[in-house]
Amino acid sequence: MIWIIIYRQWLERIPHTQANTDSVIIVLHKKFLLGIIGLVTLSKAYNAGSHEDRIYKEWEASGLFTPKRSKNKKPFTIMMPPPNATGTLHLGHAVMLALQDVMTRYHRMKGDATLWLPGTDHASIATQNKVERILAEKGESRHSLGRPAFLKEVHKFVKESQKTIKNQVRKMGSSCDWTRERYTLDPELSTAVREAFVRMYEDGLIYRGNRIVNWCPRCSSTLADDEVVYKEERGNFYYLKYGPFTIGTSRPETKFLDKIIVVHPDDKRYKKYHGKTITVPWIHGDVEATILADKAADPEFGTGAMTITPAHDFIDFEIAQRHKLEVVQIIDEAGNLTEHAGEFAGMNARDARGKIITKLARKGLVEKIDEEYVHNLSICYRCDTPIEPLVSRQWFIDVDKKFGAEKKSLKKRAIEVVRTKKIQIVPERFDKTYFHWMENLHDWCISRQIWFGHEIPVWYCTSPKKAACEKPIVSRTTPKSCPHCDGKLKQDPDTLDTWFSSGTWTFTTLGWPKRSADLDYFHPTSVLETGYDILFFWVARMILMTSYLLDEIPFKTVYLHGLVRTREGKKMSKSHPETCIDPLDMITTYGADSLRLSMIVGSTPGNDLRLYEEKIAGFRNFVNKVWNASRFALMQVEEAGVSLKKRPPAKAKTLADQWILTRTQELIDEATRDIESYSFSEAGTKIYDFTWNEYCAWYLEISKGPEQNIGVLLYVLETLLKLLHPFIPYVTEVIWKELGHTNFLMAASWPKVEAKHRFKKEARQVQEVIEVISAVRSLRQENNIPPSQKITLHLSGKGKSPLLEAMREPIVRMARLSELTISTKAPELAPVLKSYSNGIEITVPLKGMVDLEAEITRIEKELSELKDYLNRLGQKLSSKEFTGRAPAHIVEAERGRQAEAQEKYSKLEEQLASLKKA
RNA sequence: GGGCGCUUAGCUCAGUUGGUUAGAGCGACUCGUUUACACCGAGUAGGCCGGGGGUUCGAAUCCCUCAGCGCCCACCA
Repeated sequence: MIWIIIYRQWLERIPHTQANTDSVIIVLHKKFLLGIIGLVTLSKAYNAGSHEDRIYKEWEASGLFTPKRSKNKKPFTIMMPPPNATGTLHLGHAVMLALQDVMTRYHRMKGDATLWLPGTDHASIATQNKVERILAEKGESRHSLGRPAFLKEVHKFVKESQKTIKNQVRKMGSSCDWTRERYTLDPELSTAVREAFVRMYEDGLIYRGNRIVNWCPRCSSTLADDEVVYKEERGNFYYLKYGPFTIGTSRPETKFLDKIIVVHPDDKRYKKYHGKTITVPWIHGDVEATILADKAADPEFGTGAMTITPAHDFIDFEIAQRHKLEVVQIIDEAGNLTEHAGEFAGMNARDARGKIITKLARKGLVEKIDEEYVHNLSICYRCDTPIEPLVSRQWFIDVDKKFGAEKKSLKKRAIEVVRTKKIQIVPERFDKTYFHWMENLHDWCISRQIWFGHEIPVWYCTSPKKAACEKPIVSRTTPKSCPHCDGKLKQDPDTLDTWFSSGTWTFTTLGWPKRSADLDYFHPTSVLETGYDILFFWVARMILMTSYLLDEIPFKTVYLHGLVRTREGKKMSKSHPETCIDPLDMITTYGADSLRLSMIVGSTPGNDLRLYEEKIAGFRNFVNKVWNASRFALMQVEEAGVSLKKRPPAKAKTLADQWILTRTQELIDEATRDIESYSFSEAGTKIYDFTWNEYCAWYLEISKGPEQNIGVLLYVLETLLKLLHPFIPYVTEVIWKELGHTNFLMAASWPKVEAKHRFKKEARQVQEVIEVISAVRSLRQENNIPPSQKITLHLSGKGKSPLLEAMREPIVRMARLSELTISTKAPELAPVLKSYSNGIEITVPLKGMVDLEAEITRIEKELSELKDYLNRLGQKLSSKEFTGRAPAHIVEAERGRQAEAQEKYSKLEEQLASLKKA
């Protein structure tokens, strides 16, 4: 019953239904039935949710994500920055996956042996912290469980997280090779990491030393320099009397044993004290203090004199090293004061500060307290706990030690590969940041007092009997007993910095240290795509590690994307969930394709990108547009009775065909070049514009006329699907199947420009006609002529008649005309509406339906704008400097513009005069 | 303190080596059911391209300078 009503309504909408011969009815029945079939198979709006998971499964099952190594193909490799195996996918991941998938799919279609290797990172501190927090909720801690049981908990947690993350990576449509998936703690990678450590130790690049390190009392671990972040803090600054000196400090609790006063060698005030020893009253009684001259003291700061605490300050530690001074620990690993603090021993150092000051004040040693002192407090980037610098025995990588045939340090090599452009950073300006960081790099502390991670392959003899037993045993395999005395061994309890293992990610994932076929073929990798925030953490470390272990670069190009921000420009942070957009929610609502496009179009490398729901919705609309354009094309195919299996060739029959074919070639050319130069946003925008405006708004509309060309229609559509596929893989793949293909679009080859489809002159001509139709539409709207009212139109222009005649049908239809006359000269009619475009005069006879006043105002405005333009052009062209110095083609082009504007101006003037008469 | 970036339409942003009267999406306004799409179509308004100076025949684009915003690094004993 419903169908009959729909059928009736539909029948009424068809023009000429009054022709009720049987044959017409039969044709109409057929059309209606085809329509229903169309509705059943292809819904009116694209529903991403009902296709994406199925398509992904098909891709994955097809094996197309796995590249085949071949001598005839170029390898293209991207190693996915492994997401931490701790949480869920966030927008940062989504950006990276979108960009990497664009590159991967593009290169795969281009015919390269394309490998995108996925994986997860164990992220030692981050993961351990997370599990500790979960345990704390149950009243447990890692210490209450003990190391083996705790690690078991962590591994259980990681397994679950990995499952989640991996499914979310799939949701984004990532075409990565799951058969090669890796985890930084895989047994193979652990072996590789061990190998790396041993080699570097044997070559003297890794050493163990007592050095001052950043210590997080909460994590009970060291932190690398760049794992420390700073927070501005307002606190007290104390001026303390120290014999004849006044010294300033913000941390009196470290000063118990201070007995070295440092002054600048050139500071005249203190010259007389250099090298002298004096007795000064101090916290626990008198102290013998020595005055030392060192440039580290700034005469301008405070009183110009300072005491030093080598064990708890980086600068002080360096001074102590220079002058071979004693280093005594005042604060322990828990952040508490040691026995040197006397009655304060055992107290938390920071908590004791007030009490210590009280004692000093009682002794009359506090000169004054500045309460408005603002300084940067260093805190742990993982848990925000204030850092205690302290001296401890750790493992380091020596970045200055020269090695290899070239006798160059790690630092030097890492700088060179970027300076000589062996590694290209996109955008280039990050070179500078990189150099600055690298040049100031200190030895890298790689040991962490964390349980979860790669264990350090070092053992110590527990009961040393000979001198040789004191030496640590560094070994690829686990030794059974001390090689010197046969005594029992204990493994170093520490683990390696997470970045030590991820620094080897590009090659350990390919089988290193084995010389695997994969390693030979896919390394160095092509592109490393990641956020600029981990340029130092990770990118720099990879360059260091690879240059030593492989004597190679890890990748040829580094593409850095920005941070995802809210519409207001704020960081999306987990602590403010209301500012966060969950990528999975967006995928559910708008589809992965829309989310991907919203992160690629309008974003440029190295710059942050603001994301908000309306933006994603906008791209969902585009995805739907592509869907409907395809539906329309399919309807045309069916109506034309063409079989998809035996489709006609893309051969131009009309000017419009020639135009769209030419424009398609131009698009292929430009989009390809944009992708090659990492301008993904540009490429995406161009394809988007072409699809929506040129293909849908003009070519498809023209195709609704009698002169359809199914061959061209399909060729352009399929070319667009290919160009769009790296950006919006799902919808394009679904449509590809609907177009009767049995293979996958993801395996189709990237379009190439074909000379036979280029018709430059004709393309330009059609462009003129398009502009004429637009001009007519403008005239109509401005004069409130409704679309339902068809109008009479005259078009005239020298030499334009053949073109206009050739396109008469689309002009009549798309400008909604009742009659069109074409001539070389405009008819003498008044009053009329007029417009000009590309030397074509557009005349609409008035039939008393136009607001003359409004039209006069409009023309006057246009004339005045035109006059300004002509003045500027005139000035330019009359200037000898311009005509003499500018390239000839530029001058020519300007002359052409002048002539055209001049003609338009005089025609409009005539028109104005005639309107005023009427 | 050192370095980097941003400032373009009401909002979010493009603008590749200097060369049409500076573009897009969203939003606003006016029209509108025509063989796909209202997640649509047609049209309109809206910009001293942060300020000033310079180089050049020509600057949103290159140089200098100032201002506002943001980021990174170093760090004040």
